[in-house]
Amino acid sequence: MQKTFTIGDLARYAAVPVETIRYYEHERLLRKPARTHGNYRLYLEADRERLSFIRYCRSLAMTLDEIRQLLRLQDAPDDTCETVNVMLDAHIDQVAIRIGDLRRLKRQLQALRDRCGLARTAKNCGILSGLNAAATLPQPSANGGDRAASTAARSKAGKPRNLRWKSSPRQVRV
Amino acid sequence: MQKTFTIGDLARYAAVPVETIRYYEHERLLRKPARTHGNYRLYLEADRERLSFIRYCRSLAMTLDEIRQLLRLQDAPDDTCETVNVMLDAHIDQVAIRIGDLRRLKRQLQALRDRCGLARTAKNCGILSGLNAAATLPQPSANGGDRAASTAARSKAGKPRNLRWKSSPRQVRV
DNA sequence: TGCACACCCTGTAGTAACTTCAGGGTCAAG
DNA sequence: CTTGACCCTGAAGTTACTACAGGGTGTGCA
Repeated sequence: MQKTFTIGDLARYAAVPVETIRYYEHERLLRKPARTHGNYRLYLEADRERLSFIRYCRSLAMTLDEIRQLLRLQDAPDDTCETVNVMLDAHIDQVAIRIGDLRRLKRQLQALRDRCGLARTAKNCGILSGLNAAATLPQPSANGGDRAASTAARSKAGKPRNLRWKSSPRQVRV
Repeated sequence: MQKTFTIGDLARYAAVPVETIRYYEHERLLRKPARTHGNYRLYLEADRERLSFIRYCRSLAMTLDEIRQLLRLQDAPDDTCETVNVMLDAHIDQVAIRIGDLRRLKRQLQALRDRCGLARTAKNCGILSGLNAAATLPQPSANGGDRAASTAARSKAGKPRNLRWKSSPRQVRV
């Protein structure tokens, strides 16, 4: 007699809301489970393992698409695993780039922070005036749009780095 | 005679789509401008400056809420600027935390990558088996939910770090 | 004057990875 | 039977945009 789990069991096991599990089912990361007579989902050990896998990959900041690929490979053990290598390499590169972005950002923020000494009001605020000064430095021409040879400050003002991991394709990628 | 700008002028100046400008107006970061007879938006130099400010703050990965606060302060020059300090400090802390997260993540990914030597198929894939092994290590009890003294691996499997910057309040914050 | 093209408008919907809400059903214990 | 915990589906919201649909405006040229 195989052990079964309700969605609540699974959720507690993986420390996620039940909604997330339903979401993963909707997104086809998890299979549609059997149901009880009362229409409750009935999960097996394999489902539990699969959810753990997904959560761990999420903890590695992989997108659901990436995880889908990995799951597909797991379900096809005789396929080549070159895909995994390529994906992981790209992933590692992205993390490295992002680390660099954040370091530069931190330095910028710290420089800005250091401008605020004894000021008490907004009109004397070194940070606000610093933000204003930086915002006005890059005066691109009205016919802008060409990214060539832009200053770093202008580049930043015009293209905020997307700090959300693996943003949607519409978001600006660095 | 003051110089005026269309939305397209502003968009070119700030190197953003016109949609983003309309979005900022909708989000009350930019004021509703006057209109032409043909219902075109008519912007002034001050609007242009405000947009630059917003974009620069975005480049510093500030949320729109944070930027709203700063803009409110700018519009009230006699208010205290302590808010700015506090906000920037918190922001810097967040960036530092995120850098740490990403460095740990990179190490993890690299360790995982190093497992893949000569394997050619998914069933022999060091990475996949590594992911599986890690996913099954943290076996929390079915009555989980308590975060106390969790292992690092379990913590990661159960609470993926949100790598989106300043995620929505619903997303898990580290 | 008419046409073509670039630009403008509003409203709607989509993106990623969730999360919340509404409204209702099921299950088990007292 | 009641109560409370848990389950269900579908829809909508979060953040910061971005794209699309369908229509209007402005300008230059033939």
